[in-house]
Formats: sequence, C-alpha cells, structure tokens
Amino acid sequence: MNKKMSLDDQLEHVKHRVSEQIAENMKSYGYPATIGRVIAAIYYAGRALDLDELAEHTGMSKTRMSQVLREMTSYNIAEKEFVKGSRKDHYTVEEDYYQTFITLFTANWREVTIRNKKIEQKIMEELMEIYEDEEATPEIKAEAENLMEDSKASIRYFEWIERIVELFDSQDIFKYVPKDPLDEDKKAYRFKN
Amino acid sequence: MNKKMSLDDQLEHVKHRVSEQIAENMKSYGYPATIGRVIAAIYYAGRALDLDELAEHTGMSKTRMSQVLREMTSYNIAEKEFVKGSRKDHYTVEEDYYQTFITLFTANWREVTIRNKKIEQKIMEELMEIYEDEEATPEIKAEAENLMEDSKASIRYFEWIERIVELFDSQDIFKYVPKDPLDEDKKAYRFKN
DNA sequence: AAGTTTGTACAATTTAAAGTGTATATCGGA
DNA sequence: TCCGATATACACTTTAAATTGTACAAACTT
Repeated sequence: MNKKMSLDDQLEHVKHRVSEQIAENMKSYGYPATIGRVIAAIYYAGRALDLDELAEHTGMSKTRMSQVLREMTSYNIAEKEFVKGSRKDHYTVEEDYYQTFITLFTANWREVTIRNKKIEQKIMEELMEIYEDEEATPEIKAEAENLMEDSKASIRYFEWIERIVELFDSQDIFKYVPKDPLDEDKKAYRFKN
Repeated sequence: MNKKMSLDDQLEHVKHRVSEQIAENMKSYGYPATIGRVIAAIYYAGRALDLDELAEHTGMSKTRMSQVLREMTSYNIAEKEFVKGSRKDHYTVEEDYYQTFITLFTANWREVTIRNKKIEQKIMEELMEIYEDEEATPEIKAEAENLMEDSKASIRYFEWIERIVELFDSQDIFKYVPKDPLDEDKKAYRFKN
C-alpha cells in the first residue's frame, strides 16, 4: 500500500509527520498543538500566509486560526506582514528553533513568577496581621513566624527562577551551552571516526 | 465575616492558599495540580502520610491518591517510607523547591528529546529511501535533500536541549545562576539600606 | 450608501484530562 | 487456610480545554 504512494506524496507525508511532531512538542511546552501546525505550514510554504490559507493547510476552522494567531503574536512568535494589494492579514513566524524555545519558555515562567510574587506578598501581609493581633498566643505567633520564613524562602526561589529566565532571555545561556559542540569535542569526534 | 475567623482558622487559611498556589504551579510545570496539593499536605504534616491521610487532607478519593503518588514516585519527587507497625504505604516528598523544579523540568524535556530523536531517525531513513529511489527526479532529490538538512538541524537542536537538561541535572546551573545572590550584590544591597 | 470582504465575539460542541466508585487481587496476621 | 486490610484496575463521570459555526462589526470598494 505504501509502495503505491508517489514520491511526491511520500515527501508530503514526511512534511506532515514533521508538522505533527512540532505540534506534539508545543503540547510539551504547555501550549496548544495547533501552534506547531501553524509554524510548520508557514515554514513549508516559505512565505507569509493568511488565515484562510492557514485554515486550508491545517484543516481547521478560520475561527481557530484567528484565535491561535492572536495567541502567537502575543508571545511574539508570529507577526503580521504587509502584503501588497491584499486586504488580508498575512503572518510570518519565528523560524529559529532556539529562539522559539526561549520565547515560549520565558513567557511561561515570567507568568509564574509574577503570579507567585503577588500571592506571596498578600500572604506575608496576612501573616503579619495575625502575628500582630493582640489575641495571638505564643504558639500562634511561632506558627505565623514559620509560615513567614517559608514565604521568604519561596520568594527567594522565584527570584532564582527570574534569573534563570534572564539567562535565557539575554542569550547568555549560549555562552554556557553553545548551539554547536565545542571545537575540542569536534576534534575528538573526528579522530574517533 | 473574615473578622470572625479565629486566628487558628486564619493560619489554616494561609496554608490552604499556599497549597493551591503550589497546585497552580504544578499545572504550569505541565503536571497535574493534585501533585502540588500532595506536596503541601506532606510538608505541613511534617511527616510521611499514607493514602488515606492524603485523601483526607486533599479532599480527594483514595484512588486518585494512589494514581498521583505513583506518578510522583515515578518522577522521584515522592518515595515510600517504612513506618513501624503499619501496613500502609507512607510517602515523603522532596522538599527542596529547586530540586523539585529541576527534577520535573528535566523529566519533561528528556521525554521530549527521546521522542524527537526517534522520530527524526525514522524521517531520515524515509528521506533516504526517497532520495535513492530510481524514479526520483532531480526536483524530488533536491526537496528530499532540503528536508534532510532540516532534520539534521532539528537533531542538533534537540542535542542542545539535552545539554540544557544536563546543565540542570548536574547542578551546574547553580554555578551560573546561584541560589543566593552574589556577595557583591549583597554588599551593594546593604549599602543601599 | 449599498454591497463585499475580512476578522473575531460568542455560544455550542467535541475531545481530552482529571477524578470517582466499585470490584478485585495481594498481602500479612491469626 | 481463612480474614481483614490495603492498593490498584477498570469503567464510568465530571471538568476543563480545544475547536467549530453562526452572526456581526469594522474596513474597504464601488
């Protein structure tokens, strides 16, 4: 049955597999799979696509395309591109894997740190009130103090996450984990082969 | 209404908030929220808990506890602890935030790299067959070559992810992004205050 | 101004994930 | 060997996320 497939169809099949693979990876990143399909469609088209073309390529509704592209532009992994003589919105995508990884990774974690720092602040205030309440027994005060220590430790942890985010966002990560294997490694590799 | 709450209840309320916060964070990590509630319950109990106690603390079914604890032990963020004279399984959890982050983060990404490298290998084989097919036109061959280049680039990217995972797993990340702010920063901070 | 084209709001549907309850296999003690 | 206690398999229900279709508003054309 596969034998009957034309070579063109086989190439299409490979592209489809890659597309699904990227889609699956998006799920692992914590984002909708459809984002991956959109990236693949635009990449293989080799040009900016409009919503109708994307719906066509992904086999999904135009509504969904609208939703997903909005999400993607909000994360800066897609952007509108002006196309002469067309009223439609055309979209291009970030094609650098590494940058896409960094962008999505940092967007997610920034959200986490912001949310948590807010909550920790509220918790701290709440604990302070309890601690300073005139009816607070020594036991109550001790417990409140424990929880405040926890909260402080938690804040330090989220500040660490913030610095991790900064490490990626600034591209400094490539200093410590380069895209290409080190030259020494390359040499060693060559000798072995 | 809040005014009527006893101080003890207020402390409980704070703990509950923290528990929900951790639960929410687990979702952001890409894991079930319940994992966070389990971590909080055991942490606040200050000792290993059994499935019934966990169901009690989280307000969930024992079945769910069984499922979640299995998942947690598989990720090495929970483990069984022997408790004298009890037939029940008691569980403790990793209490170091940083370690939990690293463990979950690396588990997720390791899975991703393994999955992708497998797929890329298959794709490479498929493309090779197409390329070497006697009926392949120059256009077909050129396209297959392009896709092979893509695949190679993709593999290099996942190897980079693997090295990122290794950076965290080996704890080397703390060399570049220390838990505690640097001494210089500390000093600067002191002077400002 | 009337008629098109386009994108998206909104409610409804589908699909996938989380969680439950009953039934059962396994184990340790009498 | 039987009994009670425990964890989990499995099928079912609930909840949340992804996706669609219809309707409409804004912008563009004539």
